Amino acid sequence: MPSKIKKDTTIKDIANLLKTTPATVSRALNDLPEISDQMKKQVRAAARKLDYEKNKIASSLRSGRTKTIGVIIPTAEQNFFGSVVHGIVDVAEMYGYDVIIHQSNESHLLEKKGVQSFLAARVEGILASVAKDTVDFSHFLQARKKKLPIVFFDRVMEDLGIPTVGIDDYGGAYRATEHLFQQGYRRIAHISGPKDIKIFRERLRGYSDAVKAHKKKLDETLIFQGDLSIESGKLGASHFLEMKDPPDAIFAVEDFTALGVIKELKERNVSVPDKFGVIGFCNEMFGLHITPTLSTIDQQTVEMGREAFRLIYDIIVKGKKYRGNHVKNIVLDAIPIYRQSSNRQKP
Amino acid sequence: MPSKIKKDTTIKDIANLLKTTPATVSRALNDLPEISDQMKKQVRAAARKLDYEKNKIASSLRSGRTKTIGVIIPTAEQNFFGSVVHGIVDVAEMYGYDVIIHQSNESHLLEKKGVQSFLAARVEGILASVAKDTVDFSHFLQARKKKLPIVFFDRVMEDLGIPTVGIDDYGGAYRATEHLFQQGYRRIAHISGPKDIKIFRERLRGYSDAVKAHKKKLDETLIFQGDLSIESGKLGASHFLEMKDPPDAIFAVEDFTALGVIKELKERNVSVPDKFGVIGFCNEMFGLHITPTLSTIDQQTVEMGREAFRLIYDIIVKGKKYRGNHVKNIVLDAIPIYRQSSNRQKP
DNA sequence: TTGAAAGCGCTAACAT
DNA sequence: ATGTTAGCGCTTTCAA
Repeated sequence: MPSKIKKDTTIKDIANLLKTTPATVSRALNDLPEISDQMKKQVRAAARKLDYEKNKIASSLRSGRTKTIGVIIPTAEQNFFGSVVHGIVDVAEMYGYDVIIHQSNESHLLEKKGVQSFLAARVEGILASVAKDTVDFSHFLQARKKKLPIVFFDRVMEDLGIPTVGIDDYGGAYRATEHLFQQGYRRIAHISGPKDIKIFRERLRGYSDAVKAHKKKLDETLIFQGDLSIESGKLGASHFLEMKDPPDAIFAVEDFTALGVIKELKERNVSVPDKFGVIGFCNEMFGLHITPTLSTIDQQTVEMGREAFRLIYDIIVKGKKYRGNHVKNIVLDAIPIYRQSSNRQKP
Repeated sequence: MPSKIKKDTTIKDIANLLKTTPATVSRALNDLPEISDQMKKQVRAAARKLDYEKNKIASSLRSGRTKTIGVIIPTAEQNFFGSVVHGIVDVAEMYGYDVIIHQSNESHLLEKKGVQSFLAARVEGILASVAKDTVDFSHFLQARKKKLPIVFFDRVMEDLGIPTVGIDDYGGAYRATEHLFQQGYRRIAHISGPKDIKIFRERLRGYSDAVKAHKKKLDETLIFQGDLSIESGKLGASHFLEMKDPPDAIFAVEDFTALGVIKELKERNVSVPDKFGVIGFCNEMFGLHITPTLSTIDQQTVEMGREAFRLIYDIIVKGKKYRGNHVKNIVLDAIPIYRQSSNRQKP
């Protein structure tokens, strides 16, 4: 025989126990100033005694505030996004916010569904890193139409008037290239990434400007179009080494590409960093464990998550409208990490 | 002058538009069989027209079902947990569940707070990987007292009567050790992990049994107590190499330890895998990119997440009570990945 | 097949 | 400082 279903304790139960009213109990539990300390103490004691747990659902429905945000990422399996989520959730917890996660798996449809769930759940804001080839942004625009704050991070779309948090790809690339010059390398090549994605164009631009600052002009033959893979690093390195006047260093758009470069150089017995310098971008963990260790540019992933939450919190709480001409775009420093693969200085 | 606040469309608005009642609209939107197809069509059209979005909060309050689960992990920054979360969220999405994430950052207090939030949010179940040194489980027991289903994954606590999802550490370790024997290594050592954590004891046990299956007895001097660090791998390797009768292979409890072993062997010019075999555990990504590539045991992280969700879903929906003597413990296979560091066979 | 009415548990406006 | 009352938007009896 099933036992009677034990229902959750409510503020009404507490009120009955104390011969007072639900309103007073609610105020006491929310620590409103108008309630006497004595009553608060009584209420809290009764709540503990009855094993009371606040019903956030009811509270949200009545107050119109959910203290919840939605986060949509391509996949938590990629370390980059895991780190960002770590930053977001950490700060959200401090502010008493719950975080609902959805993944797009790079699918436009799932991304749309995720935003839909957020609307239904009445989240107070959305943090999103859009799927690779999302070109239709109607789901985000629809959310914005409902006054739901949105912040993009990393995979940033401009021209939508939506605030963003990203890193200084241009500056990072500039400093990476500059660093190679300072280490005494003279002809510095670049293996680039997909041209249609902004962050890779920015890195190319940073490289180009750094080269121009040292040389009269940019040598276009020192730019190899890659696709972010290890393989494209190997291909690029091969290509460059077979030139009549080969470069003596490569700035790779991304760590995996840089890894390919190093692998290829090893196979050809070109010593790194003595004869050839290499630097990547991303600060993937493996860079610390390969031989030689890989110089790279850190993207401050955790901080990106923290900033993303802080920004949306700001928009939610202060009701600021970072739209139109007032859109706030946070740009985090790209931090150089110099390791063996580019360190030519003799002790 | 602030514009009138545009409130969300409700089923009442739809009902008014169609000259029907909220009840009918609700039934139509939820596709209940008693409503005529014609009415459903009308309602859906009106909903679209008015830009209606279901209010999950109100629905949850009334129905008592939230279609939400809570997940608590130490940190999303660690790739392992990111992968598990990926698996959880993916399946949850398929079932129409929202997932709230909290992190403990290995702090017992934050873990407790997380569970508290879950209770307030009235999640229908909790998936948890407990903080390293959580010994007080009262917060979980409290949740269970309220009939809230819980499933532990990876960091499994036994004797609490809570269902678990983990991998076969014993079997994985056994096969890793066995593999080294089959590759022709004769004296196989082990660098272990913290003894008070079950999964590491299980790996030690798997190693021990595999050795016993090949030798008359276990040589205790071939077991070195490590702490999961790269450094302990180096220390262990040094220790073993300086024995008068050194081993010719090491099964390391974890990939970072194995990495330390390989680093130390390189420094001492011991060739891997020719003179010395190494295998780790975890399938960390760097293992694929170091030289030599690292043999290891994969933990099926994504699948672990999927199974964890499926299990809790089962408990929620079917109201099964996997408690007391009926606790279900899912054990996933540990999958060997043989790479260069243990591959001695000549072509 | 649809309507009427009640109420989930809380908070907020208004009253005292 | 506390009580009264109403209602957030939905689902779910019960009735027709």
